[in-house]
Amino acid sequence: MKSPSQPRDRGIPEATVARLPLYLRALHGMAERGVATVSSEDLAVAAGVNSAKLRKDLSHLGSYGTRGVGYEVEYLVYQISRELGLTQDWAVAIVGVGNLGRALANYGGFVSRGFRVAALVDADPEVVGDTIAGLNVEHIDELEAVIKRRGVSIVVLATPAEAAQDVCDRVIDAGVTSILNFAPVVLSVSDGVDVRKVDLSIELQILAFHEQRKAGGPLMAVDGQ
Amino acid sequence: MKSPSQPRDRGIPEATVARLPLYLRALHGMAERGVATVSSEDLAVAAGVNSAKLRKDLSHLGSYGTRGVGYEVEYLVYQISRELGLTQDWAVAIVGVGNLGRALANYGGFVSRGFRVAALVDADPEVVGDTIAGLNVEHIDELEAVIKRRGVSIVVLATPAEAAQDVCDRVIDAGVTSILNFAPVVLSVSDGVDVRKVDLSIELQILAFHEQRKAGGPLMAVDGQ
DNA sequence: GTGACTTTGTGCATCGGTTCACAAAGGGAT
DNA sequence: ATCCCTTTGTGAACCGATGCACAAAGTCAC
Repeated sequence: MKSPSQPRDRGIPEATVARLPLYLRALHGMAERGVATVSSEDLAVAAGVNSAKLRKDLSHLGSYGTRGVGYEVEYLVYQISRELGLTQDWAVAIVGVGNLGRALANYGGFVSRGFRVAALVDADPEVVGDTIAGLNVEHIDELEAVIKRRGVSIVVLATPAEAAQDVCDRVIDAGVTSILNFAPVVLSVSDGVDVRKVDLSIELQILAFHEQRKAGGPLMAVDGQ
Repeated sequence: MKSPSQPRDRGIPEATVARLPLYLRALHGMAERGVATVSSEDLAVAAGVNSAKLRKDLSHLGSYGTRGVGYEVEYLVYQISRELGLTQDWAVAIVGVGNLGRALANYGGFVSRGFRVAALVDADPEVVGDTIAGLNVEHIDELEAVIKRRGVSIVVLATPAEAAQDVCDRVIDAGVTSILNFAPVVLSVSDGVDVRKVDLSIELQILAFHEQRKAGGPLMAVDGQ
């Protein structure tokens, strides 16, 4: 039998998790502008979602609002940050320091809160030893050692497609269970490993699909909409 | 009379559209390896999805398989390409030629099929006039003119967050209705404009959430209430 | 041609997520 | 304290997507 009195439902829907960062960003902006409290309606507009959805999302974290008033910005920032695990520091390694990897290393935005680029790794001897964004690029042979030495728990894969699965296997062997994959391949991983994929090509193709349809489609099928 | 291969239902589910590029990539790989036909099961494995889902997805395009045999690779490549609008050439403009914009301009992968980087635009006088990936960087003042001159129909936004909404408004005014946004802001656009968002920071935060949970985070927090 | 075998295409149950709509809860004014 | 007004938190209907399971449709061997 399980205890029925667990106050917080730890099973937060995936769709909600994906929106929390959005709310967090909007809240940060409000905090900077000195806003003290915000209604679900206003926050929803800022985050580009429906207010009922926002309230339901937040209700999964707990009851942090005040009826008739709204949510206290600072408090909500803290609660969401905590829920997302941003109150601790995450060491991120970027593997593959080509155009994209370099851009990611230099991209200040994503390091801002909670995340820290702790290592750069590449296979190309031309690049190994270079300093990029203040970090020494290390050789792929050192991959496992670097991961352990720096306490890396999240790996960003920015390698060519061919190398991605191999690097993926190795970082998982080294204990990493969170991977952000920019390589255009479907990674196969064991259970318990989270992979998120960012694929520019796919995004463009989805846009093209809709664009084509707007332009009249392959058949010039004109349907009411 | 029969009209077998005409996809009757032009309303292809969004979830299906998002997977078609995945199938297409797997099929291209197979075509290169000389595979002539493929079963839904094999293709599903290659694309990392369930085979029933794959069949249902493909059935939205029409009845392009042969029972007892599978799908002809070349034919399916063509049909999916056509559906996605990849049989035509899309001119893409990248606005914002910082680290990321530069990486995108040089990233061969996404130009491969159907897409062509037709223009680079930036506001920084230091960058304007430079040649990147064989293209001249043009000034943001020329934005509308460039879009029209080059027939740009898809814009990639790689500007700082502050500039994104402004550029977005301008490209929409210039007739663009498909935008791929890398800036960490929620763009507000009128109906009929498609915006897709790629946000590194959000992806990392989602990973951190799950990582924290794996690490045993759920239990200890006992707050009063 | 016939029968055995393979694989598609889809009906159906199910599930997760979204949206509506409203009772409950709180603040502020008088 | 009481009433009114605002806003939350959530029950319930709804909607799209998923996955099972199987009949229909085809191939292949003989």
